Amino acid sequence: MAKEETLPQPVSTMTPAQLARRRRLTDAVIEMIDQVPPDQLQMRDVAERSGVALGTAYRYFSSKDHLLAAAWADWQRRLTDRVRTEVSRDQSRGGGNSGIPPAGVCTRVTAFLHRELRAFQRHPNFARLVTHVEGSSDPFASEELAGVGDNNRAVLTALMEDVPPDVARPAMIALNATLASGLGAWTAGRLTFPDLVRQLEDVTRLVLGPYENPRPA
Amino acid sequence: MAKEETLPQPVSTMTPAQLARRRRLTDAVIEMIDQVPPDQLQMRDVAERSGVALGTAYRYFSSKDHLLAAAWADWQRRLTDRVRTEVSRDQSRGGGNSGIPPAGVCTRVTAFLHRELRAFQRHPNFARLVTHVEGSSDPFASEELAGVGDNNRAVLTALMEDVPPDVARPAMIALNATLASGLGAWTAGRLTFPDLVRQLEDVTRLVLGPYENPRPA
DNA sequence: TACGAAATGGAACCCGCTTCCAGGTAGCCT
DNA sequence: AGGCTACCTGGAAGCGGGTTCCATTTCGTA
Repeated sequence: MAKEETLPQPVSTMTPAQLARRRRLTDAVIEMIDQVPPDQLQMRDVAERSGVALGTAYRYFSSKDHLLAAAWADWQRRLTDRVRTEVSRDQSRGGGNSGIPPAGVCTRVTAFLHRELRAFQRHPNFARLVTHVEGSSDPFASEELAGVGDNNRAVLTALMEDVPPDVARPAMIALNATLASGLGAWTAGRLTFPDLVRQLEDVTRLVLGPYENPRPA
Repeated sequence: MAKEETLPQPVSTMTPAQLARRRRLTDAVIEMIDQVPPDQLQMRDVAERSGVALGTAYRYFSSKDHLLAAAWADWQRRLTDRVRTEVSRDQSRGGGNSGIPPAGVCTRVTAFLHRELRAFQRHPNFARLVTHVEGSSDPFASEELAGVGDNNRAVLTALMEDVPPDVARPAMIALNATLASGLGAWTAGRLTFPDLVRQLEDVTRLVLGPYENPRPA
């Protein structure tokens, strides 16, 4: 009798089959977005591709933006995790007793950003997706944004272990903002990719340069 | 006979009456946007309010986004210019021989940003307009963006006269990005206004702190 | 097996940007 | 002045795509 159909079912109360359906939707977006920019991606096509009925899609996501945001969050998390492990592997490779001193914060962060940038270069539509989602006013999309933000912050904080929090926090903010805004400018053609890379390097050096030497005794 | 109606007439080739019409359109947007967020603003209403026929509007602007971008650029320029003069007035007030030393770069820039932020706080829909325009893919909108970017850069460069360009340039980039991204987060409800202010202060101090003392001999 | 909830396929709704058209109007050249 | 041309107006479609609805089928469970 009660039909609180207002908001999408919370993820936690979903049956496995439903979670699978939900995931098929986000996966379809991730697959398709490489070919088609977010604003040209149509709900009809996503539904068809994922094998989920269009009407059903709207039981899982409040709007197209919500779906896009969820897909993006998923992709972004995977990317960040992958890059994080790569960077920390590179870290430990030279860190043992090989004589090579462990890289400084600045180098480490730059390496991290470079890898993320490479991913975006290979998949420009994901960069477009970032700006699209950030511009969305759907509250559910905002939630996803917040979640990814937390994740990113955690990763960067880990990379900046040697840096005092008073510096690390604003540094993170500045870097995230520069990245987001740079991706937007790049995809819109207001910035070349090399310039984007350079900007991030410069900003990184500016905010983290003084801490490059690990643990200055 | 020839009907190259593809792009809007360039501003430079317009008669005064046409420039007036064009301005009436952007002015109408500026007046209305305070009440209605950009995505709810309708071309029909803008046309009606400005007294320009809808079809004619499209002879001046390639799309809604283009019109929004132009209006935004106009507002932003006015704001920046106003704030710039205010700040430089405050500068000279204490700079003559009043015994008060001229404020350092960091303080100056912070003052500038505070004033801009205040304007956005009073007119949240203009903040939304910023993110909307930045997310637009209309190339004409991008042009406007680039123009405003140049303007902003010029103003900030002037404020940072004491800072070596190697620092000033990335500092500017970081600040602009932090501002843009912060405005987006604020209007989306992911950030409170005080937090937004704080973030900008922190980043400013981080990137310009070392240069706070004017001309360290 | 029977029942209710959820999914399906597809059509239909809706709304706002954009375009098109049939008159007017204003400048401009001769 | 007369007329030509380019531009403007008001309004009516065109159109695309997100969103919603519904009759029917499927699925999970008691």
